[in-house]
Amino acid sequence: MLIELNFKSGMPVYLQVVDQIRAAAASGQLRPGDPLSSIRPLAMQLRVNRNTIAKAYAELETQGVIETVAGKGCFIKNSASPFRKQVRNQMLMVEIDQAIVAAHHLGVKRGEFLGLVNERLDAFEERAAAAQAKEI
Amino acid sequence: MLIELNFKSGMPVYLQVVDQIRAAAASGQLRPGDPLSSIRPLAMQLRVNRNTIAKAYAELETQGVIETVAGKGCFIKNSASPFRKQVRNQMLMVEIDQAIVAAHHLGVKRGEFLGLVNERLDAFEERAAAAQAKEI
Amino acid sequence: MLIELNFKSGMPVYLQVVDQIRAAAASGQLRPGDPLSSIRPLAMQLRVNRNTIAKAYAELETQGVIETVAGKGCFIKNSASPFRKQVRNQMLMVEIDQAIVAAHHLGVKRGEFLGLVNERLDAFEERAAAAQAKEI
Amino acid sequence: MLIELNFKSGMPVYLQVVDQIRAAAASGQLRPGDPLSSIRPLAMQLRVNRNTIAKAYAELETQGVIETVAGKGCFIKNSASPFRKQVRNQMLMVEIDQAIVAAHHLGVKRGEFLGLVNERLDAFEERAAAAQAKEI
DNA sequence: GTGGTCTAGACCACA
DNA sequence: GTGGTCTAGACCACG
Repeated sequence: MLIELNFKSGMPVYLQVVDQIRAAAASGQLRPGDPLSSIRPLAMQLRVNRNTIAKAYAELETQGVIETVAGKGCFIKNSASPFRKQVRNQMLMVEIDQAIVAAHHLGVKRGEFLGLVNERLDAFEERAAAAQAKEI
Repeated sequence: MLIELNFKSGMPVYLQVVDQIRAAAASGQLRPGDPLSSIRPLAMQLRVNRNTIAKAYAELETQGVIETVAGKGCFIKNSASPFRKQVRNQMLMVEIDQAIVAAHHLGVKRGEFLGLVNERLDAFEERAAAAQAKEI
Repeated sequence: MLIELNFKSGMPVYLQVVDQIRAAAASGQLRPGDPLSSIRPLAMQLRVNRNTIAKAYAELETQGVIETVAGKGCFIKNSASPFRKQVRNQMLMVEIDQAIVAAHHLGVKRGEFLGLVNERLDAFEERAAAAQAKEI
Repeated sequence: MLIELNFKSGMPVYLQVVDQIRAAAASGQLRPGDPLSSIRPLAMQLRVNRNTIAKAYAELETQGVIETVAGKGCFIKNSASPFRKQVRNQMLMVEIDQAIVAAHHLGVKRGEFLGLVNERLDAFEERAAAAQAKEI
């Protein structure tokens, strides 16, 4: 489970964690029964206070996305309704549009923008691979 | 200029205003010289405090999106980003990364993601062209 | 860090704070990484509202002079102006013009003015060197 | 009498006018009995509301710097104490130091800075000459 | 403890 | 009427 935070967006960190885990669960990226990283290692990895992760997990539990078993950890619950492809794309398009608007304001043209997107995809995949290697 | 607020998202209200006006300016829905709603009426309409809108407009001014003239009002500026290319790309990468992370958690693969990006670029350019056509 | 306010000058208090901290950072009196006084104590010491200092610090952050970490504090940044050369010169010209206008009204001629500018540059560089020496 | 305004400094425009006229009077640039520009032309020249100039002149009168003769205009009063050279230079140094600090933050080096100063002096002298030509 | 956001309301500068 | 500044005080996010 790879989570990335943006400390400057104004969006609370714990909500960013909630959103990303919920999205992963809803899209089938995480399946019912899958264990989540425990609080302390995740907090260390994200360089965030433990309370922040605890709050995110608490929020996810009240939302019914995960379930915590004392002494064992947190697990994905049976998700009622994974997103349909159309819904997923709509959520994604919101994010993409924001990047496009920023590019326009910064005077970045389509070609340069697409170059940057590919560059960031490469960087992301590298990070993801590194994270997975560490887990194994 | 229609603005919609989501008071439950955790995203600061003033940033929601900033984003929506930036998007409108980027797409050509608002054009250089166009006046923005005045602070007080907009605050009343959105049922937020006057200072919240003032903060949003101040932020837009420092970003170089609008120009405010005390006693007269706020106007869309000729967009020319005052930042260096390096800084510009850094700002943009933050936005792009957010979209990539969302794609990852939604289980959208690289190819599909790039397809969506191109689709949204097309849509954006179409909206911008339509707005320009209206001007003529 | 000693800050002095003049409540009668008509210059906004938050801008006075900005100027004085900028000057301290520029002269080396405050060095990259140095923490600034926290908002609340500084506000109490200067007998102004907390929001006034917060606004000053926010302005300093957008100018790239300091960096604020929520929950930890504000710190002097490695100064690297994020602006384009053209914009930079424009900002600087405003400051220079103010000095020139003052010289004009005080009846100071070009030669004498340039002499003073060089004198102040020497003095500034000396202060900066002294501050750096202290560091070692 | 050449006056230059900075609409972005945060300092009230009418106070900028007051300061510049007071400096000119105190330095001997304007002598007792000299007439000031009347309100309307000055307001037009500075692209400012007439009320703003009227307020500046009123302030100058209460400060005892000028005297208004109904139907005739405003004139410099006998100034009690023109600034001594040392005092004058001190006032000027404050302005110069501000420009130097700004240059430092913007990463402008001494040579480039001095070049800009000379450039602005040229520009100023040109404006001053043009203004004088118009008056004649 | 830190900084950030928002509200409510006052006063100022300017057109 | 416009936007700008400041105050006072509340609550939130985070360490």
